[in-house]
Amino acid sequence: MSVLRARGFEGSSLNDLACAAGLQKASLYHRFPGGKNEIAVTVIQYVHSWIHDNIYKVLTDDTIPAGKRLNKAIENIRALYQDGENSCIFNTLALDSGLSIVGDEINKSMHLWIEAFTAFGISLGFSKSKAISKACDSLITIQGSLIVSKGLKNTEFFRKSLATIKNSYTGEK
Amino acid sequence: MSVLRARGFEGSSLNDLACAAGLQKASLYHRFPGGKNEIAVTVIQYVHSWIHDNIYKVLTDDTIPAGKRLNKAIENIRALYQDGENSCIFNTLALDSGLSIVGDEINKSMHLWIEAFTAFGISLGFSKSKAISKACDSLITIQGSLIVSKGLKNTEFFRKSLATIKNSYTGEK
DNA sequence: TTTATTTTACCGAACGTTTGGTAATTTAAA
DNA sequence: TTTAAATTACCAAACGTTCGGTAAAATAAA
Repeated sequence: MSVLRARGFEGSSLNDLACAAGLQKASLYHRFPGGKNEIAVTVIQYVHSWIHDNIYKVLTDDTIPAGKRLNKAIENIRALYQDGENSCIFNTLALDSGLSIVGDEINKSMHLWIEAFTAFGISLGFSKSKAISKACDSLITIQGSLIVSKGLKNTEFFRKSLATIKNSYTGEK
Repeated sequence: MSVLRARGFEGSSLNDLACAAGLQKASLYHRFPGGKNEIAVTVIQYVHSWIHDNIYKVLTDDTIPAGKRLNKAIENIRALYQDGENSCIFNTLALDSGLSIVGDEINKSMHLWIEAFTAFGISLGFSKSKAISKACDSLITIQGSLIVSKGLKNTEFFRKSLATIKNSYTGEK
């Protein structure tokens, strides 16, 4: 996952992937007979499950007060992207050349993200359309700030965007 | 440029690039002796000049009323990204594998974008810090919405973000 | 409990293909 | 006739993938 996220699909050679796994590249075909494609699909399916466990479940767990839920989800997101140092794998795998392979999985994962924040917004009392809009904005802001953080080599943009998202739910006028 | 933007640096083969140029791949070395690297650098230097002509100059041209300037810049941005169908080349070339080659150019181009919108905000009467903040937000929103538009296969996100940017300058409370 | 069999995990070497890049040659322009 | 531009032909290296095979572990049979 770290290799694919940093280098993209075409930029990740099997040697890179094998090296990161501590194996020879031929050994990857034991667990992934489908080769590089299967590795990429597996990785972003893992991301989907990560979002389910660390964002969706957290934001919709009504045994915990809303503020704590949001804080927890935000901290998980911060950890996922290592405070803005990491790229988003949705992005690095979404080039036209690799999109046909993992496009559907990316679609599902983004939907799940939006679903999670929408449900949270509704539980806070926002209208459905307002909740959806805020949820989309959260995804857009994260993605955009990661790119700008990388381009300008300054993770402040990412960290600020986390604060903006939090504030959009807690500090509303 | 269209090839690199769509497929990224590693995903663009010299055959792809030559084909798009209507030449044999060896012919590319006549104009670009530095090979693929030089092509990539040239392309994003072109983007830098595009931003200078179509965003910076437009937004800072004080012979034209501010509202028209903003509309013109927004329309140029819409055209650049083909209403959200195109990826941003800052993004597709910014993978770790290609970053060392074009990282500096991307940095400069992003700065120019922010500089343009900051100058525009100041000319509208915003404080410098507020103007900078708005300028950064415009870049983040564009980048983020392009990714979400592609991931969810729906350009509405991009088009809506253009409206949001416009509104953040004209429709402020 | 020992022996035989199968399965799992992994590796080195090689496969055919594509890669970015070079040299020599032909075509077009000045 | 010289210079510029594009092409054909080619190369070493790297690519993703496959292959034959080994060592260790798990399972079944004796």
